[in-house]
Amino acid sequence: MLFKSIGFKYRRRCFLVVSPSSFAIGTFTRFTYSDSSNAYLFYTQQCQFEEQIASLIQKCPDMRTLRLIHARFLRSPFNFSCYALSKVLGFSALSPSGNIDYARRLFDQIPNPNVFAWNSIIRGYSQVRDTSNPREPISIYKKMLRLGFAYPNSYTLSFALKACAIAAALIEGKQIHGQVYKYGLDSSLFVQSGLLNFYAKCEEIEISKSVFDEMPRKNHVAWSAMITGYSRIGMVNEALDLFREMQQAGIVPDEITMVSIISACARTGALDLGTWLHKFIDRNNIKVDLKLSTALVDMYAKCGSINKAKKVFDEMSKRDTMAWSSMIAGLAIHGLVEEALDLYSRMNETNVIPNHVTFVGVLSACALHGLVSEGRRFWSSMHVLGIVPVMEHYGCMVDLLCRAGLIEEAHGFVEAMPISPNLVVWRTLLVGCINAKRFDKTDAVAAILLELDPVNAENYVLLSNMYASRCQWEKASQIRKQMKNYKLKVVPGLSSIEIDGMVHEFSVGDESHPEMREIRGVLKEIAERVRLSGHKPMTLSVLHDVGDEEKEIALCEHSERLAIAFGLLKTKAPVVIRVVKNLRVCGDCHQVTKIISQTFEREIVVRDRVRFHRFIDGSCSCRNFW
DNA sequence: GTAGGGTTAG
Repeated sequence: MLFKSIGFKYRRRCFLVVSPSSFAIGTFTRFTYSDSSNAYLFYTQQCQFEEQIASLIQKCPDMRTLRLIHARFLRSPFNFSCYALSKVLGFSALSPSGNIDYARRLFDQIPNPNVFAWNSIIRGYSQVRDTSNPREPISIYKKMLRLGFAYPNSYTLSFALKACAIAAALIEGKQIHGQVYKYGLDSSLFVQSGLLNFYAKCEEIEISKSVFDEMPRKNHVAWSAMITGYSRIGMVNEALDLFREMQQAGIVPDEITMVSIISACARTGALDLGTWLHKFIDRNNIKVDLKLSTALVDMYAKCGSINKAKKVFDEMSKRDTMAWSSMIAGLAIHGLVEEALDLYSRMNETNVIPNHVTFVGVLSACALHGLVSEGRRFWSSMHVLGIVPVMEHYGCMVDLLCRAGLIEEAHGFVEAMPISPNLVVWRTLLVGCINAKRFDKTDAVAAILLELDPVNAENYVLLSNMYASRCQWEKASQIRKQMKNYKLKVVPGLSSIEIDGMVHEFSVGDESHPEMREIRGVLKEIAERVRLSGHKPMTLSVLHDVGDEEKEIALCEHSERLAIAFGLLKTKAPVVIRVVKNLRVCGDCHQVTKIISQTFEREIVVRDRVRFHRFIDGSCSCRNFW
């Protein structure tokens, strides 16, 4: 047979050789892939032709080749077929080298998409992470139901639930929960775990747990999803209990379960448990993949053991963007900003492309250490790299400018944002104004905060504290009254400490701890030693309209002091006392902890909401900048 | 012919 090469060469990957009578039955097209292997497309009968299309797509390396295959297919003499087309659609919607827009155009041309096509496009849109519209897959699912040509199956519902989980679309997800019964798919393990994951992501943890409890068979996916659900909202002891229960139930955890539980340790600062889990991984030969190593780096860094984090990182044979990003962020919260920025340069040298998460780490490193010009430099290099800033980046920049006292610029920056600033950004600006004593701006920003969310407890606490710190007691109490009217609950300051694998949590005025009497004894001892050191309590940190003496008592019972006292009670030097707090450390507690580290000769590490404070012999690693 | 669970500003 004579062939005429049309000399087509697609980026050295794919030659296309077409015979002169290419569309007649019995002729063929040859594809040569990048590994020099050949594939042939024979024009025989439609069903065989479709099979061939399917196997070609299985090997397809990129969109360019896919377009080529698609073009061949369209120009073939065969009928329009949903099967082959949904293969093409599947690749462009789902493959890492696919293209969701191409998939969408293709999908829109299918007159009667079958359930596979619907599933591909729904799942494809859920995989697109940086989309401007996370609800797109949900609307496609709704359209599928509306048109009624294809019925959803268990795959459809799993994918739709995943989309609802990503978009935190509670109402739509609940509707799908109803449809699960309507279509008789409630016995599918995939649908069940999809539901449980969806409720967990929407922070409806109780519903999530009831779905979990009702599952007749629970596999390791269900356990992991439930553990992650608890961990994400800070119910870490529940997450840890579940991990123990899982083992009792004889379910073998895999690397994903380990990521879930280790990230729970990272959140709560449970170093001992995290270390134990690391050994557990080795003992049970659990595969340590890139993500698990990254979770370990993150855990060691967030639990205060930066050297172990470095060790895990150094021993990694392969590092992706997230691994580098975690290490950079870890160094930054430990005050090792030079090392963090050096590591960023090293990352660039190794040709790993930084992403938006990397820049969250780098920018927050600059903000935490007051490096304004470096921060600005990273901000512009981010744009050069084509990374579109998201809310977190704006948050970092506002924080950076505010900490440097550049309030005007920070304010201008917020007002010029192309996306509308969220509560966190406005609160960062407000805190910046308060710290810089720019009270001319605070009222306007406060008004915006209240307008944006009139029922947000955190806003009210911030405002009430702001007025109290300026001794504007009337305004402060007005805010408190408003809070009561709305029945808003204050987020209490919580500090936790891990002793013998148990996480103990303390809050102001909480008497429920069984060893409270002994803790009081230690607190008394602390107060005495602090008094002898000549420290004057900074009563401004207690912002209630009460007498100084009461303020002093309230200060002594800040949650971190209770946790530190408990640590002194239960451990002996040289064990480091490690405390994790959900809010920022107040000025007085910071000073007092320094004194404790000196007079009790103990190293104390406090992780607050944003960074670590390592207190040794009367001084702190943050150099009083926080 | 297709699945489900894994980190990120204040």
